[in-house]
Amino acid sequence: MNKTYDHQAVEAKWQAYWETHRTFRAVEVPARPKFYCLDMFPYPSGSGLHVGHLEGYIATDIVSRYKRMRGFNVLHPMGWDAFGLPAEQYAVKTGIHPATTTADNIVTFKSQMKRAGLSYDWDRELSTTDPDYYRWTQWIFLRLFERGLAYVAEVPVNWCPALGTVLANEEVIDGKSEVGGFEVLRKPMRQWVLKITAYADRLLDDLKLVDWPASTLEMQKNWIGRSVGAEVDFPLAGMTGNIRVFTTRPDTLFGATYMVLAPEHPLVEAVTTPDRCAEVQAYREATARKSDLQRQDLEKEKTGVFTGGHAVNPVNGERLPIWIADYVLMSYGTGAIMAVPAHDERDWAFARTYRLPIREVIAGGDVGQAAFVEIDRGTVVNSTTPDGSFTIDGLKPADAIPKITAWLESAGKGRKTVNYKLRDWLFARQRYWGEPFPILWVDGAPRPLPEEQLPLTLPETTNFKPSGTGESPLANLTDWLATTDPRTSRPARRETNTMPQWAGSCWYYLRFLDPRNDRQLVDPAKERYWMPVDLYIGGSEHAVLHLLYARFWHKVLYDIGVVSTPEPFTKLVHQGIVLGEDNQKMSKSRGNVVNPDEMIDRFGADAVRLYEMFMGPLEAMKPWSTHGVEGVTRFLDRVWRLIVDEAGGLSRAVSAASPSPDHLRLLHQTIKKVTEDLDELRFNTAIAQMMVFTNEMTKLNSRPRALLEPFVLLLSPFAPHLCEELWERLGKAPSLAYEPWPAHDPALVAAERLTIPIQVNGKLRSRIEVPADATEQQVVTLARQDAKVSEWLQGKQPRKVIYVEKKLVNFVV
RNA sequence: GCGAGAGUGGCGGAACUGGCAGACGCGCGAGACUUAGGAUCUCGUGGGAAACCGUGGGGGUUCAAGUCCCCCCUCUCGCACCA
Repeated sequence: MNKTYDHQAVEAKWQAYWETHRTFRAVEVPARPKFYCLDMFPYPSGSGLHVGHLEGYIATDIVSRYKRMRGFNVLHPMGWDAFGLPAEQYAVKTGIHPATTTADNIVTFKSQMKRAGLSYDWDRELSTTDPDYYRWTQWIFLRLFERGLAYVAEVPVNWCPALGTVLANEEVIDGKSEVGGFEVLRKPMRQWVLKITAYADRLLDDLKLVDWPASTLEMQKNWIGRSVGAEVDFPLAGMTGNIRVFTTRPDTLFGATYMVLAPEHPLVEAVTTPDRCAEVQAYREATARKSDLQRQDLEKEKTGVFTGGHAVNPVNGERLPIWIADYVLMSYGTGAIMAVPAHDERDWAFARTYRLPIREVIAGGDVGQAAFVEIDRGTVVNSTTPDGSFTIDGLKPADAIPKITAWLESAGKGRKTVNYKLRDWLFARQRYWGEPFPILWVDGAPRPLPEEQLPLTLPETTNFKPSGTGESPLANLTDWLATTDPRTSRPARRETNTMPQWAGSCWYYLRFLDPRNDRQLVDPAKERYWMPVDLYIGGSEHAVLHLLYARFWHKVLYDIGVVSTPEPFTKLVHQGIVLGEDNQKMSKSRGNVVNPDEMIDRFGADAVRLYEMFMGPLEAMKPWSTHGVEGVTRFLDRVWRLIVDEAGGLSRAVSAASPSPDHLRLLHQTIKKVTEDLDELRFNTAIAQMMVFTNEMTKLNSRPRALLEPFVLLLSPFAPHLCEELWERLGKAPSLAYEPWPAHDPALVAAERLTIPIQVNGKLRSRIEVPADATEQQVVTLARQDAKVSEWLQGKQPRKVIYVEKKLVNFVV
């Protein structure tokens, strides 16, 4: 390695410079255009930062540095999503307070980030575990509570005896806990739940307002799962009452041949006849014992039992047998369906198994072979009421749906309904290391804590073990637990649940705008200046939950006037996963984990930054290659030697001479390419262009400053330490962080001579050089005169000549 | 199964609205300078002896297809009985 460039010394020097000069501090300047560039803040784990985290952080850092040079007032903050289970589990094992573990981990993370040269405004650093921060998390919760968006419910939850806590659905994978892989059981428990479903339509509609990856938009849409259909009431036969079903296919109502209730449906007992009772009871018990995983196993045969009861089809008066089956879920729609086996795959499979009738009401398929489910094809048949007063026969299913829905509504038999897959958000954890709820229980009812009493801080303790009853460790702290209601002075018990980790990450991007404000969550003027986030980069694992929850809170804050934009994150990008050198997912067990500290020690932060961006497109999954880091290290060394000689002084090749037109053109092409690529986050191709430029400069004995100086600026967002050093050695005042970004001159980008490929019958046969302003006729004439071309033409007159301006000539013979 | 995205040299990857496929880097080969080279520099590097052939496979449109259309295969991600 070249001895003259000492990355250790240079990087330490400039990191110290930036720190003492607070180079990257952001201050509101109303007249200046702003750019809010945000990373998804990390959970500070014990294992430190890995190269995958860094990829996203480097990308936002390059953009931030670039935007500063483009004259934007850039806000680029970092903080810590520091509540969470790992620190608590560690505390249970060791007795070390989670706050201690967290503080230690934050020190590690922060020093790693500084070593990578990330240009954060550390004055705005925050942690979700800081009472001055979670005071406002609690404040937001009180607003949710006031508006009826936070309520208490007995919910069957995922109780994990081994962890002594309840897990959210997203923390349970294949029936085991995500952390630790322990068994998870269903158990009803009193829970706080947030009414995110009240915002389902807005969360769906406002996806139109954001510039996000198509896959993420798609996932959010699917997660919300809006589906428009109809609720229809089927009167019970021989008793009073209805079975209400939800269907998206009311056009197939005449094809219903049986009904199915979810096994947990409250009407099951009422409709079951005495002779079927034993069998029904057995099936219900078997279902209850099944895990969700077993119930969702699609491969298995559908099962169910007949209840003996019947319902009446409201459109034709037919008696339909009522079954129970676990393919109908209590948690969706009404927990009951009308089964139309001819036009629904699940009903078709079930009807086959139990030999139930299959009646075609949409002609166009062969319902003996498979369910015919299309709505754009086919014709409705056999769908006229017995008295002939209403029919949808002859219509396309898509046209029949609104017609029959309107008719049901007018006849009082049903109504148009919208259903969502989205469930309300289970917002309580039985843990210590989370935000306490600002809630008191007085006479069995929840009361909000007065705002002046915020923050309600976590009580100190040394015992982090779960209470064992399902309540959090807070339930053991009786001194803290028992209090009095400040309004009525009656005895009160504090809420023992804490908030889930998502809570703090739902609004942290707002606190960065005004992190030390002790009167407000955020100053409205600051909020209006900085919001929305212009670029948000983070992993696609947060494509649904974090981003949906944050959008939900943001909309609530919008409704109460705390924020001024309907959506928080304008543009979102997910960095791809960095695989190990063996093309496998990095994991300790495979031994292919790349340690960023080690890489920075060996090659320097600039080389690691540049390599991570050079690997390939930001969003793509791609393997690490240490050889690749060596390659970019060579590039940086070459850049260094353009300007610095072997002895460490300014190279004598650096000159005040005017650049040649060719070199000036290359510079302007490079400015154009790097600028455009940065605007589109195409870092890899920007770096390639700078390599081309450097390779040309290396060849020169005299290297004009007019070429080198703009180039150092172009490279500086990628390799800031090296470029700051070179900038200083070129005799410029530090720092270059706010130097104006070079602009390209379009007149200088264009070449005065062009190489035009000449094809004969579409195959490349020759190339000719022409002046850039040559006319079509001149080019074609020159092409025809070319020796190789005339050989291929053999004097024949081309049947056709294709000329593409400045691009190519093709002779068709 | 459904939805989304992707298949280009030995490898990572370039290629704007159809217009020179393989930029740039790795690796590999040759040479130079060197006591030495895992340093540096220069040159070469898709396949084939060649005509030619080459962007997952097969058709098609076009003067011209990695790019557009149809069919198929493979991989990645997400959802998974949502009525």
